[in-house]
Amino acid sequence: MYVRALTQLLSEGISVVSSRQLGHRLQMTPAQIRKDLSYFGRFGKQGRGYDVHFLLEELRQILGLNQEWDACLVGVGRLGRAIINYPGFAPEGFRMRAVFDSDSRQVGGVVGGLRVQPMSALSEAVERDNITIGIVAVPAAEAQSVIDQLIDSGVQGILNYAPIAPQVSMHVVIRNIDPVLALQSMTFYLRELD
Amino acid sequence: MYVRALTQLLSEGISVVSSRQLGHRLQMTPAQIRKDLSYFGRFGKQGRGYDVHFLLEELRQILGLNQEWDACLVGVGRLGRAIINYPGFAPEGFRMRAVFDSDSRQVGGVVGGLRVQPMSALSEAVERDNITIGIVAVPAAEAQSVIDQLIDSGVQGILNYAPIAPQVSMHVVIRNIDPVLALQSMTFYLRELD
DNA sequence: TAATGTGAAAACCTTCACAGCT
DNA sequence: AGCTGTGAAGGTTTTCACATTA
Repeated sequence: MYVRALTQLLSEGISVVSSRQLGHRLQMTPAQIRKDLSYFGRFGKQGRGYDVHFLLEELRQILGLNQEWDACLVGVGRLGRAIINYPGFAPEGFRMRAVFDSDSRQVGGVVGGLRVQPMSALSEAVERDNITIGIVAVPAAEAQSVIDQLIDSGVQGILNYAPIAPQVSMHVVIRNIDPVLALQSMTFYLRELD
Repeated sequence: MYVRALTQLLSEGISVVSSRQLGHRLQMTPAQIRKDLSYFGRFGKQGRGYDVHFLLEELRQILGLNQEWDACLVGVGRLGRAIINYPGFAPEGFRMRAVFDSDSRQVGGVVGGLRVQPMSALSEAVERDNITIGIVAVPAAEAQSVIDQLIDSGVQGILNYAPIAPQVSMHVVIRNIDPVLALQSMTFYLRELD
């Protein structure tokens, strides 16, 4: 979120920002901003604030955003195709290197310039292409099994689009994209506004 | 997440669950489960656990998931069309009642059975169709303005797909769907595994 | 003057541990 | 015997407030 906000500030031509201003953008208190940043270093100048360009580069370095990350996708149904064709990943350094599907009718087809491979080719591809991130776009019923296969193949991070609560061991990093859950976690508060 | 897990348990024919078992599914401690649930009531039976069907219905009631929620969508580009055609919302009680676009070339077209309306029709439609939730699928540059218009029109919740850090007043509930942010919040931990 | 960085305080959240119920 | 519900303890996060520096 900091990287987002700082990138936007830079594009607006703002070169110095205080914790107060940055907090306003991110809906956070100035104290929270300063504590967060102080955990990683002393990036600010007293009386002045933070140099936007400098802080942005520091954070990008800390987060590992200055390198390329190789990902693969499992599931080339409607959702999977939308993800493959989404133009937002590449500019941020996330490259789709391979796509897989357990449906043999999909295997061999071409989606977004990549040939769809069978699940049996997963392990080899992960190793060969240095793939660290697996993206899951299969139906809920298959998702846990696919996640297990990805992890067995050596993937270290999972971006899961299936509407389930996946179980993964602690050393695997997982993030869920779940619009229905987002809506369901919202209605409680809407209800109370009646 | 509880609703998800309980629904799955029910479909597996499991009718009673302990905090230990539920915790295992959700990767949480038994104590956490019990504390969470105790905040809303006393749903369990000592020595036995929780009746899955009963607890599920109670939670659905508390969260407001036993009613229909009316939503509208702004932005019928590639992403917007994918959202409209996503079959996961309706079964959970979220109905897409109207769609809008600021591009006059899109207005009048039909997407997913709904006629695309101009932004000028937003306020009236929100009121007429009782729309409480606005879904934002426009480019980043337009997103904050669209969010503001939705809120001005009386929408109480926002599901935002644009890759920005939106600013909304406290009484509006907002959830962001942001796969790039999810990946960027993951790389820090992958980096450390080297 | 204006803002950071940071110990200390306050607030919040999670876990423990056990009385009490089935 | 088995498990809940819950005060109390323990731990973590956020906020305060101020010495310090540009």
